[in-house]
Amino acid sequence: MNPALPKVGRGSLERKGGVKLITRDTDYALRALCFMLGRKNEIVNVGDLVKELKIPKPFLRKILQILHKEGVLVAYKGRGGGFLLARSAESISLLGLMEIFQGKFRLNECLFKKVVCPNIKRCALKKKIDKIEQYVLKELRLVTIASLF
Amino acid sequence: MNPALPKVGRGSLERKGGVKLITRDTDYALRALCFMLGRKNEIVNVGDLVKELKIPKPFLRKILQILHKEGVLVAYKGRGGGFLLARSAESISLLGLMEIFQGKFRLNECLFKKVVCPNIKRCALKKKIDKIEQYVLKELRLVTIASLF
DNA sequence: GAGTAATGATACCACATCAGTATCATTTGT
DNA sequence: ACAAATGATACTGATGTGGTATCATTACTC
Repeated sequence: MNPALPKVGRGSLERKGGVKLITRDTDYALRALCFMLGRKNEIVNVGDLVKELKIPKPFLRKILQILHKEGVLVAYKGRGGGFLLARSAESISLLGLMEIFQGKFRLNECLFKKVVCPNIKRCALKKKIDKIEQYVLKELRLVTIASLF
Repeated sequence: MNPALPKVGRGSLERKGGVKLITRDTDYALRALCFMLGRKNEIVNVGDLVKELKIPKPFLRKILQILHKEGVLVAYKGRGGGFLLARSAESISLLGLMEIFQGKFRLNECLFKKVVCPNIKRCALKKKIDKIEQYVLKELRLVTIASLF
């Protein structure tokens, strides 16, 4: 019954990507929108944005199309077309973009959905996580493209 | 040049998983460790934990092996063997577990690594995100298995 | 009306992560 | 010798990430 002691030299060579909150499409969207805010009331097309932001063109196109479908941008087709902000700069937040590109926020969805959480301690945990979540949501809502301009 | 207005009925049917912070292995690890804390100084084996926590046995086994390699648990092989906490309950935090199972924390790694971030506004963004990150890190470090017991 | 320059709509792809499963090897108490 | 535990490793299916590639449609210009 001698304990098998943990190896001391455990370099933790983990090749994980790491915990991240913001994906590239959200990030690109935020930057594109900030740029468009700078060109207020001027139609901007994908080519302009690509020159400025150095984002792969087809990817950025897809992102802008989604922003259009979600009502963040107005789109003009045809020659001389492009995009315009559809809403006020104050109403476009990082949180909103994350919800569009990454889905709803649920930092700690309780893993016992139906089984009824059997562990009292876990609910203490849930309260702590919920508190963190509330803070993060509040702060991310405050990061609007207006606040970054 | 008539604007192609965004469709009004955009139900946003997104089938994304959503933004989450804690993966299952981290969560399972936390629960297993809390349970073992309750059985202080008593060797606990995977079978016991599975009965109590209803986690798939091979998966839980893998998780405990990792916790052992990372120095969180001491392992006893052979008949009557099992695991014991290797460190104080105060030193085992949710943040530590997340780093083991999910990798390092970097909520907003600047996406312009080498290109030199061309956008002043983005750095304003980075400051805001960093502030959030600091708060989250602090809170997650405070969630120890001792604090949940 | 033809050409062209823009977006709209889809489909596809390589790769990584997530959530496990499956096997075989090793150790140890009886 | 046997049984009961962990150790090590490899594999799998589903999903998400970060794009690329095509074809269709619209609209300005000549």
